Amino acid sequence: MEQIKDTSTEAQILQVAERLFMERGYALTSTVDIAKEVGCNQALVHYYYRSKEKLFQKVFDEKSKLFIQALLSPAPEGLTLEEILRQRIELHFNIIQQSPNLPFLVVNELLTNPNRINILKQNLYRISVDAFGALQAILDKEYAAGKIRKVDARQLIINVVSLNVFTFLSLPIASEIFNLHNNQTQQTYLKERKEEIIKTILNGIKA
Amino acid sequence: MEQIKDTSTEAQILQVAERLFMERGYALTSTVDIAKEVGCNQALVHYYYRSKEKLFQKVFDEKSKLFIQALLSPAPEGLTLEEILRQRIELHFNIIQQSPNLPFLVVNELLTNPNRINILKQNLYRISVDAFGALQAILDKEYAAGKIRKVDARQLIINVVSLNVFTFLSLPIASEIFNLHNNQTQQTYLKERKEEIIKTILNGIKA
DNA sequence: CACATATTTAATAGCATTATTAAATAATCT
DNA sequence: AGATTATTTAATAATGCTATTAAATATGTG
Repeated sequence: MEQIKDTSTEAQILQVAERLFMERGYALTSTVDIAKEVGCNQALVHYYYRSKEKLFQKVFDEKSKLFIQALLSPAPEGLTLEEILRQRIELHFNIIQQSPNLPFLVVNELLTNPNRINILKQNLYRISVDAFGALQAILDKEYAAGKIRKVDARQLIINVVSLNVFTFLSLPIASEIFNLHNNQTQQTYLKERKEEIIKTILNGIKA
Repeated sequence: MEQIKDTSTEAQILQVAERLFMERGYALTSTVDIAKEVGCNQALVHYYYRSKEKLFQKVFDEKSKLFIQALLSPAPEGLTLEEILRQRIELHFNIIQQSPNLPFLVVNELLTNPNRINILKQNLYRISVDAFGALQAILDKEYAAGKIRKVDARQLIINVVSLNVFTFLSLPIASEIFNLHNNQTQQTYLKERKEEIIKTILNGIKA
């Protein structure tokens, strides 16, 4: 169980691979490209990770875990539904913002290689059952108290993911249409978008 | 200006290319694959469409027009805001349902080749200005009448597109998690989803 | 140091892909 | 039919990719 330094070639390959896979997807990233950016021989990529496919799966697995945890990690106690949702939406939004290409990658790879679903499925399944159940209990209680309409936890979560993810999927297009070419205007846009998503979700479940 | 028959090799190539590009994206579709499915020589693909890139652009241009029109075609007169939205959401949802891989294609190609944005941009820009303006006018009037909260037309449209598109982007995953393996359960899921989206959007803009 | 192990490189096999060319065949027209 | 144009094919050049191998270099260990 050695501590692998960030500067080791092995780690560098993984880092570069991560970045390139995220930027261009699987098919358009070659092991030659990866080696070139790392500054090592192309055979090294295979020496450490055996095949391009295995290397990709490692990246994809880690990234999809991150993505899912952001969404379904256990909710903190003692908060109102509104507080929970507001906090959860914001957290999820922010984590996607830190890896804005991740939704592209997931979508891209689900298209080109449907087998990748299995990785996602495994990572998702463990967490999802509990998470859905916990949220549904809260929603049912609020509904019984007449505070919200009848809401299915699964639908609600899909709504949140939809709105958050699509913000970044559509960002390149939005940048063109709404002229978000400098960093400042783009940040403003994202902040507005986040607020709008929270409003829409919270309002959307009202009685 | 000849009428090209559907059965001509030229048209067949385009049709097969359309399907394969939609299913697998640009990188994973080869001109050899296309020719093989059509049942012709691979050189013919180039004879008619010069290069794989030109062929793809033709497909992408047509498809993205379809996608945008579904969303921003002129709104019918004499309806309440709620009726307009309900109708528009449903139309958009249904059109995506008819080409469920289209969102994949768009997202996929935006990732792997950012230049493709230019095609989208051109097709989008013409329609979008008018469409946003018209919707915003209606929203402002309803807000003035105290019927809804202050709503930005652009944000509202993005919300609709997000929820609709993501339903199909996430369908492969949803199928796994929610066990939608036969056609019947999947149809039911999509119908529920559509209703949920309408509820969320309509509720989401309430005062 | 001497030996073993880990890392790295150069070379290359094997395959798939895009695109071009020249030649063959089919269709059209006078 | 004979000439002209359109369609189609086979062959292949040029390129790039993954993966493997054997050899070279570096690193660690007794």
